[in-house]
Amino acid sequence: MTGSRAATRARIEADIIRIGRRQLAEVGAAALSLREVARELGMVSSAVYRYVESRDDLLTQLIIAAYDSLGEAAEAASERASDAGDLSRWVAVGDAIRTWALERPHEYLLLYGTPVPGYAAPDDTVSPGTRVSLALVGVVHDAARAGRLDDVAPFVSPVPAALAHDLGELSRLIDVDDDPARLAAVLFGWTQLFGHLSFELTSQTRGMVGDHGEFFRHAVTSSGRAIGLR
Amino acid sequence: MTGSRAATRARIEADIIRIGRRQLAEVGAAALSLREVARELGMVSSAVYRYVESRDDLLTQLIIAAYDSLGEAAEAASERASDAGDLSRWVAVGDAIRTWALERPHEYLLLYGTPVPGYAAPDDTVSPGTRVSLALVGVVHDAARAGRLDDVAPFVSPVPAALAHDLGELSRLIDVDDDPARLAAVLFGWTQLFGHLSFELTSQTRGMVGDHGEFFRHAVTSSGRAIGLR
DNA sequence: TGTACATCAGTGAACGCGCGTTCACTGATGTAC
DNA sequence: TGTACATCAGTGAACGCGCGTTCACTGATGTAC
Repeated sequence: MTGSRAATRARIEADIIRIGRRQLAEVGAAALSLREVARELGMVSSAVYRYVESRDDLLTQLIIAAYDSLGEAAEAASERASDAGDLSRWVAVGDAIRTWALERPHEYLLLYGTPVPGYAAPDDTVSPGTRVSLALVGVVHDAARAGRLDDVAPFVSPVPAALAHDLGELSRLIDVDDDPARLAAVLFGWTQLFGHLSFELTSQTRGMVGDHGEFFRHAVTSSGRAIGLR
Repeated sequence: MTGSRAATRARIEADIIRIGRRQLAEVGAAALSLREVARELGMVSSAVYRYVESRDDLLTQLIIAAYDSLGEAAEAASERASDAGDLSRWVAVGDAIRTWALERPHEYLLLYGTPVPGYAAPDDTVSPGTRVSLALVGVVHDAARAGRLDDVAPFVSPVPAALAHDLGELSRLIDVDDDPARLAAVLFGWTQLFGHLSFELTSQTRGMVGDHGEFFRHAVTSSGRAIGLR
């Protein structure tokens, strides 16, 4: 009476992810426990092995789910702000990332923090991870295609030759502008954004910064300006 | 015949820190184990309680030791480069921080990564943590006092009023220049530096950046220029 | 200089905990004819 | 539509692991007189 076997299975699989995320939120990735998942599912511990291959398998699924959720949040913000100026749009995406992170710090740290001891992320994990970055870069891409970019800030020049060469990958994503200084500025903005978040989430800035939202927004605005967004 | 009681005790206390750091290096903070420390010490597990109050106590000592070691490395680099230009000196300190981090990634992540589950860092931990930051800021401080600062890059302006107000703490450290834009630029450089390192250590940049050293050095150079160092 | 006592270092056994994973099993749900 | 068989979901017991921490103890090192 609980529906067809396939439907029940799908429901339970979704439940497991949901419970896993809740556990992540409460105790963090290192303390994620299959036995606890089973308990919350109302099953005996061995039963969850019908749904999940191992603890590492569950972690992988959770990482993918988290990347997707974050990527979606970023993309949605980008779309919502597609009529605003490029700089506001850049900030909007950054803000969405921050909001997502603050709502689930442990999930953020699962993606961008210390690797979980004894766990090696498989390759399935890489492609969902690029979604956020693509959302950010997409803003620059659109601005470049529309010819709305100001000059890149002079302080990133000159870009050392070896580095300029390395920027090829990113150049394919932005697609229009392949000025190495611009590419470097985008990369800097990107690392700075996540650097800020990691600092905020691990309280490194305690005592130094009062209003983290204001600080973050200003940092992202500044990096956007340096890139040449307006 | 192993020396006076006090000397033996001092030696074993130092051994414990040394073993703890090695364990950190090999398995990370989450897997740090008092029983394993005892084993390597050639003692029975309960014996280490003569030297250490608890696992958390050992973690705290290790954190303090790591902060001190990192702070020392940064200060030494700053001193070594005190005759170079301000910008080179800034980069030298950044490079020293990176070198330290790459040599002991787990220790770096203990300080700047995901908080260890179930462990709350006590206050003894805060003051040694500021040493690195002071070394970095000191470079700007010296340049400011000597009147060798260029204009701060325009892209950080205008600084929102609420944020400008928050920067008071940092202003006391830099001491000479209290232009909010400059303070913001320093703060950005600081978070960007650690953001880069965290990305590098957790392999977030894989595929995107080839030569991380080059990338890092350019990023730090750029942030230094933005601050107005030359 | 020698003795009596106090402090300290290290032992060994134990408590209680939670974990991931395997395995043989029962009973229910689905499928083929 | 009914029956025979195969698949699947969940059970319960068990294995083996390592952990932090406590406690009563023995024997060695230091201290006071």
